[in-house]
Amino acid sequence: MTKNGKPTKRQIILEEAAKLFKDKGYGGTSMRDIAGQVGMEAASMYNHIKSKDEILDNICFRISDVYISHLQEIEQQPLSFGEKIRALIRMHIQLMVEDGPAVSVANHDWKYLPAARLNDFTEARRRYEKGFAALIAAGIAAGEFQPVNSTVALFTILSSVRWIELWFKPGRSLSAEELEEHIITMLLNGLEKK
Amino acid sequence: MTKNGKPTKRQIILEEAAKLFKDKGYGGTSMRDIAGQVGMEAASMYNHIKSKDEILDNICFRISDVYISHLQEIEQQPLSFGEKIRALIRMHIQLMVEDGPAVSVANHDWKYLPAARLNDFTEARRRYEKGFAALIAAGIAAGEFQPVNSTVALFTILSSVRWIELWFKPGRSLSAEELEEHIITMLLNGLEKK
DNA sequence: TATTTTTACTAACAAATGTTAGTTAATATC
DNA sequence: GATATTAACTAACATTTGTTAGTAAAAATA
Repeated sequence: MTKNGKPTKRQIILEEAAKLFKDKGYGGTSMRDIAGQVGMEAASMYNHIKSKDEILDNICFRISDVYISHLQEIEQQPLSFGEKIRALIRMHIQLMVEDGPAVSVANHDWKYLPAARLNDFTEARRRYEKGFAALIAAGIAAGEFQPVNSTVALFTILSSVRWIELWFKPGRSLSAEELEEHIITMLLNGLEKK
Repeated sequence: MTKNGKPTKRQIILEEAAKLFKDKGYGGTSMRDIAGQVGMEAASMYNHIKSKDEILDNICFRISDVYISHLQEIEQQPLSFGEKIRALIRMHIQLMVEDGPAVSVANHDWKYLPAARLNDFTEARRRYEKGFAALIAAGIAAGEFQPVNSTVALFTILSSVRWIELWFKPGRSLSAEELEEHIITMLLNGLEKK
């Protein structure tokens, strides 16, 4: 069924929905908008998906699962704390390049998840942030990092990588790899000469 | 009329709208939602505002005007480039603390501006970013900053300060002034020891 | 005090929303 | 080839949307 390369109608719907949610927001995108992009009537989509909520749910949790599993992987690798932070930054950028619209939706439209699932999502995010912050704190304790405020450091890094999607267009004078390099330099070395 | 301290009904509407737009998005907020918060019927608000679009327009451009006028002010002051960047970062954080919901709306919901005004807004933003980037480039040329990619540096700084509103709650173990200090340290000195 | 303006209300509108029902053609299974 | 399932369609639904019309009370102005 899903063994050949051709994507399911369901997958196409989820993909087109992500693009539209990114551009026009969850509330600003109608089921008829999505259907138009997929090439069928709005009602027909209900043969493949349960509801508009379910589309959002699927996009958000697919992305948060990726974040969390990558974090756990990196935590267990025998790397310096600097290298672990670098790996996480690279992961964010790569995911953004490969799966931009979905990442964007998970960052912006998660708040429109139905109340029951909203808790699960914010919990997942809190867990990710906690793990990330712990790596920073450990790096400070190990004397690898400057004694910055680890919460501020965490959100400075996360903000910088999360919203690359708002301004970065790959292949326009800057490749994804170059972006990785430059952003890591900026965040780990700082702007000013010393 | 507007000389005494009491805010106009119009101002109350704009303020409550900004809070709701921040929490539920522009499309997710109905005129009846706003009216409920203000304490009148939706139809009554049309004595004070022209349309829902006009509310968004007002919020977005009030904020972009502040950004631009502050940038122009700072550009003309006799400061080092490091000090100018510091002043801009402080300005972003202060505006966010004083006018959080409006800043949030200007950052997220500007894309729902009617097409005619959308151009003006993105143009204003482009102008601001260009001016900011020029300060970074000048700082590099003057040997004050490391030879980073100035576009990446610009958006790293802007992302870091723009989305503070997503995680920062003043008075919770960190004051606005401490936040300013820490974020400036992080962005200008970097995370790693050298 | 008389009159004009402001501000609130209720009622209603046309359009758009997510979704269901019922149906029919295409595809897979026996 | 007969039968069952999948996937598309049209039509319609109840709500919700932003907004206008008409009206009455309150406030400002003369």
